[in-house]
Amino acid sequence: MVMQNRNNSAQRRSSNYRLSLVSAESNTPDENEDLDIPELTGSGLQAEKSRRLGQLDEMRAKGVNPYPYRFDRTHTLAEIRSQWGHLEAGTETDNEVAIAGRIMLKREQGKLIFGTVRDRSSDIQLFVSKAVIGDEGFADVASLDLGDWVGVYGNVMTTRKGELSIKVSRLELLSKAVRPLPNKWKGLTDTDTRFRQRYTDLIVNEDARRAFEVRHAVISSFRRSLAAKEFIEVETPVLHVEAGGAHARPFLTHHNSLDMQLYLRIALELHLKRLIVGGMERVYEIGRVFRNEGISTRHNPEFTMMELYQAFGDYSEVMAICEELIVQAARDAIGTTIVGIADPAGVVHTVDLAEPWRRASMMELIAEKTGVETHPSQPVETLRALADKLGMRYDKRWGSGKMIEEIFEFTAESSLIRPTFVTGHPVEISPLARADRNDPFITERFELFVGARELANGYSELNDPVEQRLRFEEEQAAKDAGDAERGTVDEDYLRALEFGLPPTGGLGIGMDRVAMLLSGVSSIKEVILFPTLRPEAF
RNA sequence: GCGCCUUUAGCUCAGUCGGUAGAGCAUCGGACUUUUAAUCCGUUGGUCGAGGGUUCGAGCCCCUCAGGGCGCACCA
Repeated sequence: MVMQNRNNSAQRRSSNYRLSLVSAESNTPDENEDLDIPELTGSGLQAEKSRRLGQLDEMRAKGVNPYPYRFDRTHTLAEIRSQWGHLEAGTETDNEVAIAGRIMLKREQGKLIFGTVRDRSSDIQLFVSKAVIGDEGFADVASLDLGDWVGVYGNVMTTRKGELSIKVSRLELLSKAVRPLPNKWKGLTDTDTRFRQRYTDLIVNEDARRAFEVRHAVISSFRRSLAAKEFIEVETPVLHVEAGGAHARPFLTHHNSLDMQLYLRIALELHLKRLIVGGMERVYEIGRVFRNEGISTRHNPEFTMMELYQAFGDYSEVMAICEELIVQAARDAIGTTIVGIADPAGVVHTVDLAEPWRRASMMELIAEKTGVETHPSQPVETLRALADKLGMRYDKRWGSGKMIEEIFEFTAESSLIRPTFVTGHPVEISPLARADRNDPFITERFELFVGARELANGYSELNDPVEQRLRFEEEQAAKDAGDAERGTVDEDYLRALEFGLPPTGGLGIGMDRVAMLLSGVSSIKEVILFPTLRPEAF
């Protein structure tokens, strides 16, 4: 492992240094071997940390707390910019402000120091003159390191070249960065370090910050849109006795006092539909779900799903809601509905999400690609023959419905770049969806594909308890036959259906993937603050 | 799980034919009162992810292991 082995001894020495400051005598005997006296001279990371820690000691010796408890700012940096952003070059004002942020750049120039401070909203230049701040204050500013948090008092001004600045009258260290920042030009590019040390990534990489701003804007947009449609946000259990609502391998955990196994949820569906039975009519949940499967640019073991259920609606109604939610989220998060979408070859296509989205059935799409008409009513042998012709591998346990889905994925999925609602999912692969009113072999179901990725899934909900039991039993049979991802018979859910689920449309949207789409990133790790990684060995 | 790529200073990266490591940023010292990734001069710092092997000699070649990336598999 790169980081940990390289840093092992340095980090051990570092923590020892801190220990020795606090209570050197607390070292236990068998730690003593490692706890030799730290090097306070020399170079490299350890020397740099020692130097900075030494500054803190000097401050304490002068009676200054290097970690003060609070700082009351008068303005954020964006507020400064909006209020004084139009000052002409060479203007000095009497406006005294107090701002706070992190030192990102520093330019020393004789008896002047220019610095760049950044807060969450923006950044601004500090103009530090020895004549204004005094010799001691000037020396304190000179000793600041990139990465230090500071509170600054001063007057708003512009320089001769027009740069909006704070003419610093007093500066207070709010927290010391004992560890140096990455390269100020290139930032941090090593993906391993970026994801493990997301804090460092966020400090230095503007793109990283932006992706999470987009993510937040998407989620808050969804909440606003759904509130406007009178949906109620609910929270249902993460710990499930049965992991239902999707085909996926679950994580297993254990509750001690109940002494029972529990699963982390793989979907929100079954609990939310119980609430529709209860009469809540329009509910949604934005929550983490967990699937014990591979990690890729499109998959993280824990991810965020939004599911909504609307009584008295069907799949076409939630399809419209799906489109509306995502288009509005684009407007709210990035201010435009025009996005670049990369295809699997990496070619970026410019797409206006506001244009109506295509709707096409799996069978239509297969026919477009192969010229062969398929249907789940066909004997499985017919579909196997097609798969053989296509050079596609398949499992002998798959029925005609599963074969059609697999053929669709093999032939057509990768070409679905523009938003496309794929419909016509066979009953076999849709145990919770209602059969199509015109074709008993398929369901009233859709999946949304954008950029060859599945973003959403919805259907007219199966509400006939008798048929639902039969579907569950088929799932259970497949699971018993060795297919670990298939479902079980959820008796409590069936009981709920027996009280009557009204006609209902349901929708699930992968929020991470929507955030990916709108922030223009190609890996799900870019929109998950702390993606799942193997543990780092310290 | 499989394949390919990758791991060199705190960060970003070079490193030729195998001859025991270089640069930029950061650090430290010096100059500079309007800089803008400031500039200029000087300075410190790494044993090359880990372990093993081949060789007179390995950052470089071979093997094993580990982390990461991409692809495949998996993943309605």
